[in-house]
Amino acid sequence: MAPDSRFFDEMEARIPKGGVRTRFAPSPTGYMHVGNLRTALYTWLIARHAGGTFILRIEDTDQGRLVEGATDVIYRTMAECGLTHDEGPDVGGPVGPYIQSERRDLYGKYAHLLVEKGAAYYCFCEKTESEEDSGEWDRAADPCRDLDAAEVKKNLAAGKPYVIRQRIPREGSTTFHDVSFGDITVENKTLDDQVLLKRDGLPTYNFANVVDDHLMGITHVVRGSEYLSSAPKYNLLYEAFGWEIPTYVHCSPVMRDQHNKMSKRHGDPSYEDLIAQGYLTDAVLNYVALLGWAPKGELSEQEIFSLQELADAFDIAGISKSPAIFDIAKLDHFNAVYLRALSPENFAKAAEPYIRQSVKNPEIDTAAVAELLQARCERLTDIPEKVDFFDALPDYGLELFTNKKSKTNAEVSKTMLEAAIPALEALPEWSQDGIHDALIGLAEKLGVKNATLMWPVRIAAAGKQVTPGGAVEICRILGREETLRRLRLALDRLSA
RNA sequence: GGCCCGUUGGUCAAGUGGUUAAGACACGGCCCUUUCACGGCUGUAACAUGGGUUCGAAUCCCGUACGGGUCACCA
Repeated sequence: MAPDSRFFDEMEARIPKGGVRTRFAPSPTGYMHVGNLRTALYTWLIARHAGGTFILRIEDTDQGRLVEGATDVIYRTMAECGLTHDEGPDVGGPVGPYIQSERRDLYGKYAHLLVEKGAAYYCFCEKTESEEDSGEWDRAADPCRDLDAAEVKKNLAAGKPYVIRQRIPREGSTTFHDVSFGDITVENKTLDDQVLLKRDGLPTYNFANVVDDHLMGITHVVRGSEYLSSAPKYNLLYEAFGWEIPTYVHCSPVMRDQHNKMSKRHGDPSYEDLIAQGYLTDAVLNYVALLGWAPKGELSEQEIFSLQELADAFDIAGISKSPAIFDIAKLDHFNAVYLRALSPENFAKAAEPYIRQSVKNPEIDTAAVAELLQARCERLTDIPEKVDFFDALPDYGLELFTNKKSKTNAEVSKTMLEAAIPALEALPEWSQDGIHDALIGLAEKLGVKNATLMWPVRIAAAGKQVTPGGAVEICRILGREETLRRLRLALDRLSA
């Protein structure tokens, strides 16, 4: 039962030396929420910025919380976002396995090593749930902490179940350093003898992450600020093993409001939800990157960053200490910027399914509709509602014909349509320029401002006050027959 | 409650002892215009609070308030 020192030496020998190595280590308990995504992004950026190595590790030591398919969500999201990993369960690497449940034996060995070193001890206590809940359990007074060797041996021989706890010094204080929070010192007496190895033989997160981060050669440990208060205990562990302490980068949470983190429970969107809601991956990444991080110096006014630009610009010093509230309105803005930056072809491709949701008529040219839409939508899911009138003329009220700025009302509109219909009928060719020139020419002939003629034509053609594109574009896309049918219909109604 | 951390406009934020305290989103106005958008211009709006230190403090120190985290055989 004496740990084999050769084993430990071999493990040490595998650790890559030199260069930045970071890891994203999610537990497969569900979906990828925004805070997770941001942590993954920052972790990736730190590695890429330094030309280092990015590792994916799956932390599945809590057998009770595993969720079917959750790892696939992680792989899929990372791939979709372009957060490629250099080492991981699927691609392998020098310090695998990369799934904690497959490293089970290893944690036991290291836990026992710690017992040998006197930095941990067997605890045979049976703790009941009521004791736990009532807070009656006095960890500082755990009798097992001072059990003598013979007693321990006896219990072990008797097959008594046990956990291994960390032996925290009762005196003194521990200081650790975080890149954004600086030096933090706590009194050791405020730290509890946390469980390292559970009754089921699997490690707790608190132990596994220290062992794995070391054995995988992680140089920068990036994680949520909820681990800030455990960090002193991790330092004590590193010190007990004689291992080098990594650089800590703790990130404050992404909040839904002043008081709550983003959470599925509150109905906050996960990455997948956002995509389903019509947001572009690049826009989400760009926005999320800036939620809690800002570029320094001359770049401090730049907001639009590609993933590569982020990697170039990313600087740990720019990570904010305070929590940031997720503002969907600002994401809308980023998404609109990315939508507009798309080539017309790519936008049309992305928009097509949304256009077809409400426009079934095959005669309608979706590419032409997309062209009108590109500067006018913030989310792809806004599209169906904007273009539904191409398919079916809405049931609209005649008051739409009244518009002060265009100097139109029902009566004026009637006159305009009476003139516009024959002008359009006479058109030899149904084209953008043809329709445009005919209507502009007609307005001039009638001695009215363009808007006075265009307004009623647009309303009659669309049956809607707000439309993507103006009268000319709408008529063109609608086609001669349908346009004239709608204009005549409007004229009839205005004449009644 | 103990311990730890945080606090610049409604939101994201720049700022590291001397600035008219950036910029972006949102909001208002104006211009452009064939509606709405886009684009351009412009406006409202902030250093939580009280004490220090200093010639000078958003920046340094202490207290207070408020907020967050943590105190699991969860991560």
